[in-house]
Amino acid sequence: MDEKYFAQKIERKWQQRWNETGAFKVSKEDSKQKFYCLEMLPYPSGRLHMGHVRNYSIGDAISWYKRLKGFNVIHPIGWDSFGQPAEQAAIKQGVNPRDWTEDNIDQMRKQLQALGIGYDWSREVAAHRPDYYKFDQWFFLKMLEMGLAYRKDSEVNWCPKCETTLSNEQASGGACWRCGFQVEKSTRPQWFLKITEYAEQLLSDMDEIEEGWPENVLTMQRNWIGRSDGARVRFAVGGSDSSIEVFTTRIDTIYGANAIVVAPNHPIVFEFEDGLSEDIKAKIEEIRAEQALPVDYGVEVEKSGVDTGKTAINPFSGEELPIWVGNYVLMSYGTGAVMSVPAHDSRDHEFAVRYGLPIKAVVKPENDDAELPFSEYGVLVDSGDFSGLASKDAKERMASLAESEGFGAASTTFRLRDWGISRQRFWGAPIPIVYCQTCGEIGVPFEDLPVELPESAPFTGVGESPLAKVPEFYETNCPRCGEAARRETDTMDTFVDSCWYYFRYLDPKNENAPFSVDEAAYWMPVDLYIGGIDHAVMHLLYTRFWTKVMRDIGLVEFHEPVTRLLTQGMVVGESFYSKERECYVTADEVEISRAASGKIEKATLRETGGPVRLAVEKMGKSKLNGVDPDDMIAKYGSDAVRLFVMFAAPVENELVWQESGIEGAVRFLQRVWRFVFKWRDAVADSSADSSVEESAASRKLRQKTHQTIRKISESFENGQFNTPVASLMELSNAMHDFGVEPESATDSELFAVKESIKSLLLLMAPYAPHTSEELWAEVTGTDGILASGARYPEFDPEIAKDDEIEIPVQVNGKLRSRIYAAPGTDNSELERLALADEKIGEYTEGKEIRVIVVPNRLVNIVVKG
RNA sequence: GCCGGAGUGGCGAAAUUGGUAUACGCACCAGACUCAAAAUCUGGCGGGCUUUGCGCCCAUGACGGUUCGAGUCCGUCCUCCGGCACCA
Repeated sequence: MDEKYFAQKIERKWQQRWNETGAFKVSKEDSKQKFYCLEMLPYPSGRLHMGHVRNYSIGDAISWYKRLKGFNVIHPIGWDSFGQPAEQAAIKQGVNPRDWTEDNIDQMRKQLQALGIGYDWSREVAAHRPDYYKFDQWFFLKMLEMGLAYRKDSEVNWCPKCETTLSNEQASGGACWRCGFQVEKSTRPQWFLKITEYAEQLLSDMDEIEEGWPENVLTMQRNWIGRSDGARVRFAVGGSDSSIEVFTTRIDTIYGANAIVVAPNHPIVFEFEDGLSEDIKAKIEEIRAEQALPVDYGVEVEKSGVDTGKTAINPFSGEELPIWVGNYVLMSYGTGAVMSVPAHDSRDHEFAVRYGLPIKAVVKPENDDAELPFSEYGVLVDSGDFSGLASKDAKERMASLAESEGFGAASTTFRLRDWGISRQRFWGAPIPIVYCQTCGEIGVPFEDLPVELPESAPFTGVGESPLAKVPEFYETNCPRCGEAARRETDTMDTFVDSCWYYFRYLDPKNENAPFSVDEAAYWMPVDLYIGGIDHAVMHLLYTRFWTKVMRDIGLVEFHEPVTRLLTQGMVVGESFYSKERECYVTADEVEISRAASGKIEKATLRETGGPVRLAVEKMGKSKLNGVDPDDMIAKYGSDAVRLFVMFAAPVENELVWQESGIEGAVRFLQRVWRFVFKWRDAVADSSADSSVEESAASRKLRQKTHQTIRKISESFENGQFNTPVASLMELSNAMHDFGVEPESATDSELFAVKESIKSLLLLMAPYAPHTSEELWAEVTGTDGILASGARYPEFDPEIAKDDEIEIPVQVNGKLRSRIYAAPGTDNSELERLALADEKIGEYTEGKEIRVIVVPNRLVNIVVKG
């Protein structure tokens, strides 16, 4: 073999070999402990980006580690291949979405293979293939049976110009993303999944995953589910049999209510409407229109409303309260009606001030008056029989009074809404429903699945779903009565596909069920899931929901699908903005001058010297700061790219791509390469074992080797993947500083070198598998690490032990000297050594002292006076 | 506004979970090798003082506190990042 490190050559060689031998193929083996390492499946855009590289490098490193530790590691990949971009490509370029998607998958698969990620490719799945989405439909029908899928009228964003529905993102700011036209909300029947039925479980089961999931993700989910405990209270409408129910978390403030405020679409408003004056009706319409606009985030809307002239009776005080329609009350939360308590709620306060409504304080802080609105707990005043009670007690008593009197009860409300899955799109799993004139909505029988997408459809980008323009698709017969009927032409949200894909990996060819119960029982739950924080709520909440449904169907026995979640930070790039040209420029066009310290003093444009602003931003075409993984692999090799990505930052941090950093990774690999080749022959000829007498050099090297093994194992178990690289570099440096030449090495030295090399290669394999495999083959004369069945090295605590450790000696907490002692030296001896120290003597002489000794750690001498 | 998280050299970051702050890498400086460059190797690299004694002082966003001892724990504040946002 060539003694020069040529990454691309060995990488291709090992990728080919892994592929031929099926190195990463696994199957269920009950005798072996399993480890499921999962990365979020990519959308097949056609190009891998650095974020993917980071994601998969992390996953592969952990897979390698666990595999070398003897686990049966499953490490699969697939494609989230339904979704908008394919349909856009069809509209713009006239290509078939299927062909476009398959081509992209082929390209990206090649890229992943060039990175050398160890996937079990035999388990690959893709959402757009009928054998996969058949089971999206299967699950939908199951949920229909269970009453978890239902159809109701719901609002969608609608662009009247493009005649199409838009997602919230596409309608951001109230304008169509394509034509800029004002977006409307229109109502149409859509399919929903009852995730709200599982709200309480989704919340309480978080206890099970608390240890393994990042705090911020759990918090985000908790907020999203938004449990809020309060009470419902019914207010009778004056001069009518009707009533209005409000939800409140502060029933204790009810004596301070000055009005009932309802959403403009509240049923009571429609009941009143005929009797209302034109002015009032017009104002209500205005509020309806305002609420129908997509929410413009970050803009605070001024509260407004109108008095309907009707009144309601406060069941506690008997007071008559005006009924208002308010723009700040939403029909979609709680009961769509609130009791307005301006003294104790900031929104009600704002509303009352604007319209001059009375403000009556009924809760006071323990001592002192508070400024209104005062929304904390306190003691009730002016609240009838409840005056004098603390808020907490009052809440309980008032709720139970309401219940016994029949006008209310304690109640819990969630913010979580049911999941609308209907999309007026082509490139998604068809919703398996048939609409029959006589029988109504009928689920397609299981045996008729999949409901396949047609080969193609008119992709115009306007009007309804393209499927609604394909009669061969929608014209069908009712599965029940056989009469002519029409198929549902909406497809499912792509988030459905990603809810259960990692169960399908376990049994990807199964035609009769989404997956085998046995396979899932062995492999699940996922031991480690790695992906972007952007999926903290949507995907990760949906998939938790799906798992609970699967449990209720009887497919699995656990509640939570993912034991540990790792959210990786973004990969960002340095961008250069020229003020003169008013555009981004490439790094090559920029001249950076540094001060002696290395600090950047100024950045200027090469040709004109004009100033350039440096920024670290998300990579993007327009910013000219994107980095193409293929280019990097071609230039430095995949091992170097992966090593750098792992080393540059802790996984959850943002990672700034810097080419000089990757050069450091290459340098390290080359250093290892050179060292191994320098010693290869000497080491290969030696048969020395550890029993021979050690020299000082070999003792030191063995110690470092074993310490490194210990340290890296600990880091991996703690979920730290950047510091092991530093440890590898330290070991490599120690090898480099060994100070003995192969020609003159003794047996013990050869043994120590061989041990250090073999350990280093195994420890390095998770980061730079190709190089490790190649060098392992060179040193051991085998076919590489995987083929030789090598295991992760074990450390020997005896060898790793320091002969002598440095123990700092402090005086009053300040470092003054150091002493040296064997580890485990007892406290009195350490104290004696410290006090005998010359420098310490200067501080302690003739003083009253107290000595604190921390074994193996330090000695602190407290000198009084 | 509410809820989270984070502030350590010129930069990315370490710190055995309360025990020698700045490991490892990048950048930078100096030297060796070289006709030269690259590569490689050697040394230096938080700031200040310095009688050059590896000696002292100051440094982990700021100010307090607890402790023999605080980057780490507690309190107050400042800054930045992320999420949610009229949620009753």
